Amino acid sequence: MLAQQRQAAILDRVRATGGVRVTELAAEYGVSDMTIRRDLEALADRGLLAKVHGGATTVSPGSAHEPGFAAKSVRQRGEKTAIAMRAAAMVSPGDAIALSAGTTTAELAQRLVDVPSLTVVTNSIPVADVFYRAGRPDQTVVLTGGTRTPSDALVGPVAVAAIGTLHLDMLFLGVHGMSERAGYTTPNLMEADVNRALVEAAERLVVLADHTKWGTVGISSIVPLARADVLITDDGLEAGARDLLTETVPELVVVNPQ
Amino acid sequence: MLAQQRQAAILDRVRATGGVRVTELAAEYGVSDMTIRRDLEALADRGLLAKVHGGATTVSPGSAHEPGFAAKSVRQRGEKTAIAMRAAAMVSPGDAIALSAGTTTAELAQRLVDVPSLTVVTNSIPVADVFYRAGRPDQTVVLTGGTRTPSDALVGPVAVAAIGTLHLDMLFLGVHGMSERAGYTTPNLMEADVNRALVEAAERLVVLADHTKWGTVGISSIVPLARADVLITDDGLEAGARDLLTETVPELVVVNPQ
DNA sequence: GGGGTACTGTTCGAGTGTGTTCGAATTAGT
DNA sequence: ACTAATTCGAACACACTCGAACAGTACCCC
Repeated sequence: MLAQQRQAAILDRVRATGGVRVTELAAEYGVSDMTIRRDLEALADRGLLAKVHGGATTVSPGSAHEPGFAAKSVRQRGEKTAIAMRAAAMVSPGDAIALSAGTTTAELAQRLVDVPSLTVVTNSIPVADVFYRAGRPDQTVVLTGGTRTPSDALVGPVAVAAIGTLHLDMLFLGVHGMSERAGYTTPNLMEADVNRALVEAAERLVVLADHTKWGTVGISSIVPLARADVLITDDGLEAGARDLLTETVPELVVVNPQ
Repeated sequence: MLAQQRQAAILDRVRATGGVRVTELAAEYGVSDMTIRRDLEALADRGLLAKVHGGATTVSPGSAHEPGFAAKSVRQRGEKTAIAMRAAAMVSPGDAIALSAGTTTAELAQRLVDVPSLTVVTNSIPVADVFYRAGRPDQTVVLTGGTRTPSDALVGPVAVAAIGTLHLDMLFLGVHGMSERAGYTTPNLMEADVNRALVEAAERLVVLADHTKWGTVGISSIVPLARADVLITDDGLEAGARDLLTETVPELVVVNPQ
């Protein structure tokens, strides 16, 4: 068995069961403890799991599918931050806005906790947490209901129905992929439903997507590219894509992560 | 089980139910009392919980500075646990139930994670967390939406509307007070609204209230005493109150925390 | 063949987690 | 208010776990 395969198997196991022991794995794969420790170290270096005495656990307790929240937020920090800061500049005190689930919107939330009298609607528990921890009495945070996905988003008919009763000034939508043909996409069918409901409830749609999202196509389309009022991305975008987006999207904002 | 996992589990439990007992945890995880104490000490050092005589509680929101208060809340655990266990016995596989917010219902949630094919509706983030952490794919957990109260309950029109579309077999309602005149009460007006919506959505109403709740009157009434189909309490109730409840409530269940 | 790289196993001293014992401190009962 | 029952934490012993260092094996490229 290749080291690579073994490490992948270990990672699966950690994600499935929440934790593994070194001695257990060593016996199972017929290798020494030291080898398993080195595997765990390699995986921990990439932020995929957390080493602890005796074995390893998931990096943030409770992430079973698609790259976990904590792990993913390590990547492309610069781009995400720059995009979030630009988006935050579009929000004024007293606005009623919606934030979809995702790492970029969570980053944006961090930058919005100081905006007075904000009303925020979100289907993301981590995003709601950001505001809640800030504890500002003048801000209102509304969680949509629903069932919870592995990435801590709330989805399903309850969420869609809750959103249907609300009307927002602006929606900040974080997406997993965008392409000419499929538009903005996400890997989770239920999440696409909720996002579509958010789009309907909002006056203006602001999409947040760093350049790595271009060409990625999730299983489920949310809305076509042109539906966005504003698209905020970074300057890593190839020239062809940038030209196409300039023509398609009413307002294309390209930030520079410096 | 890894030490790290055990500590994470303990922390979850403290956050969900408000308190834990050393002996309880030792029996549950099959380790010695000393080990649990060391776990609690490690968590307390990181400021994640507060150690008290007999166990630990959440790191106090404000009011718990008087000596004895925190310790008492840990000791009353016996009643809560006994009530929760009795309530858990009323649930069958495949049921669709609702749990209100509160420490007693969080305790009940701990005892329901092993029930197959359960559907649970709740407006409490900690309660939802308990099921989510268990990660059973056959169970469905629906969070109602809404704004968050300091006690991590979701309230407001969004929550009420979400509940209005659902129909449950049974509601387990934790209350803050009960009295002959005011019925079951809670100190939070918005929470009373949500609880009333839950009562409407459920076929049967099961109220959970330890004996210390008798005579306490929160600012807002939920429903009159007689509206409950079952009331589960403990044997600390004074004779007069017990007689009155026996006559008023269709089914009064008195458990013995031994 | 020589040299490099990646992976693995072994050894060993240091570190960590756990159970037990026991005297002190806290709490409960009457 | 006094006594009995819990609970606490310090100290010790033991087993397990860790990581550094060194050495061996396999494979690839030149």
